[in-house]
Order: sequence, then structure tokens, then C-alpha cells
Amino acid sequence: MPELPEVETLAADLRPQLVGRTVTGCDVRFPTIVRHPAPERFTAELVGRRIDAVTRRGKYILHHLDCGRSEDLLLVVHLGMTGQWRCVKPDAPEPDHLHAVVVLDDGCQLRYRDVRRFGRLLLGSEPELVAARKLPRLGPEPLDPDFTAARLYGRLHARRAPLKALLLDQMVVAGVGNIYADESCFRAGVRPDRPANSLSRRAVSRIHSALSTLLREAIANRGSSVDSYRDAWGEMGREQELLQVYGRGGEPCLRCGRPLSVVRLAGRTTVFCRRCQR
DNA sequence: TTAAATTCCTGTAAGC
DNA sequence: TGCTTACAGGAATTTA
Repeated sequence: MPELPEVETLAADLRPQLVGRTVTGCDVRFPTIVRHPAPERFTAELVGRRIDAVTRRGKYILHHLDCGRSEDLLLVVHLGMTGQWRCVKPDAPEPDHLHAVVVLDDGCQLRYRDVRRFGRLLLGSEPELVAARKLPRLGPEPLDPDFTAARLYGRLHARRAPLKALLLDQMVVAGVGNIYADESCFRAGVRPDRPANSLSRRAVSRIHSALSTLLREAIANRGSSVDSYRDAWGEMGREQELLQVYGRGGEPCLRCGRPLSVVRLAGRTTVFCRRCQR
């Protein structure tokens, strides 16, 4: 599943391929993938634009487009669970589940492929997309220097929901999904089912530290390929080899040897160690 | 306002 | 072998 490190890797790989290119065509084959505006307008507004920058916000890839306005016009891509966003030569064989093709002025094609179709494409300025409720009001970036342990504590201490539910909440902190939520709780030694308002400043500080270290490590390893995630070149990341709890329910804890517990939290499978996490 | 439940979607794997 | 069923999960939406 693409979370912050996977999306960061993809955006960094696509950047040199896309910046400076102009969109010359767009073919939306599965219209419900385009959530804003209507697919015909999406195509009409996109064609002719130059891509000035490619950035990431949370789990979203942002393509900043040339337009005569003060605020950026953005092509926004969210990969959902199985989305793939690649730039390929036009003669590359077409895969199954190809839902949209954006043609560039060098002939290359940006292809959106998504087996489960949980992903989405959006076009608009950030304020426009937020106002239209197509983009959530995302919380802080966990790797931003301004995102301190104190700031995380401020976002958690008045909430009764389980810690993990809040780590997954994109309005609390942007970019964390099921893999990195479970892994950061394990590394911090904190049970994911603890009500957030029961956590001490010290515990929140450990979570903050574990999360930032883990995300940096995962970016350095080009993300986790646990399902269908592949980078811009179709290659797997390496971080999945370093995961300590995700996907290991029932197997021995790598720290103490006791079988790892599996519960459901915030609708997600959650794995943790009852001895190492308190 | 917050929290929990439901929905979308299809490939994969388990069970019979 | 072939069928049915459960499961995986991000986030929008609905319900409490």
C-alpha cells in the first residue's frame, strides 16, 4: 500500500521525467477515477498545461501546472491501495486495469493503473479542492521540522480514540497508513489500542521519534512493497524486509519471542506485542 | 465534535 | 478441480 515513503519515492522518480513537459492529450477510460471536475472538463483543462513541479503532500502526488493564476493549478493523484502512476514510452504494452492515460509533448505516456480502483485523480487549486470536499484538510507533514513531539502531543491529548486510529487520521498527521502506524507503535513500545488521552508526553515523544526515524529509513529504502506497490520503474522497494510487526500476526516477536497479537482497530488489522508494547 | 460503522472494489487464498 | 467465502485496506460517507 502506498503510504508516505512510497509516494515520496514515486514523486522523486517522476520529477525529472515530468518537469517542463506539456500535456498534449488525455484519455480517461474509467470516468469514476476522476473525482473532480467532470471528466470532460478534467481533460479540457489539463491539455495544454505545462508541468512546473512535482511534489508530495501526505499520500497525494501533486503536479503543479502552469496557469495564469496566483494559486497553483494542481493535477492530484491518490493511489488508494493498488494504484500505479508511471511514465512510459508510447509503445510500452498496455497493462490490465488501465484507467487513464495522459500524453506528454515528448510522446511519453503517464498511465494510471489501479486494480481495486480505490485511487483517484483530481484537477484544481488546493483551496478549490478542499472547498469541494475532494481533498481533506490534511494535518502536518510528519517529517516537517515544525512537526515536533509537543505538536503531536497537542493533537492527541484531548482525544479518546485509540492511538492507532489517530495516527491513521490524515487530519491529525498526513501520510501514515496501516504499515507505518503499526511499525511506529512497536518501535515506540506503545500499545496501538491505548486511548490517546492516556499517553504521557514521554510516550508521545517516543512515538514521534519512532515515526520520523521509520519514515526516513523507509524513504531511504524506496518504500515497502507488501502488495502491488512498485516504483516509477516497476521495481520493488526494500523496506518490507525490515518490517517487524506488520503482516506478522501470530509469529514470534523479534524482540521477546512471544507470539504477536492481532486485533482490529479503526477497521484495520493491527499487529502488536503484548509484552513489548505497554 | 467525535468516534465507530459502512461502503467501494477485485485478486488471492482458504475451506469444502 | 471447482466453487464459495472471507479478507486485504484509504478515505468518503453515514450513523450514533
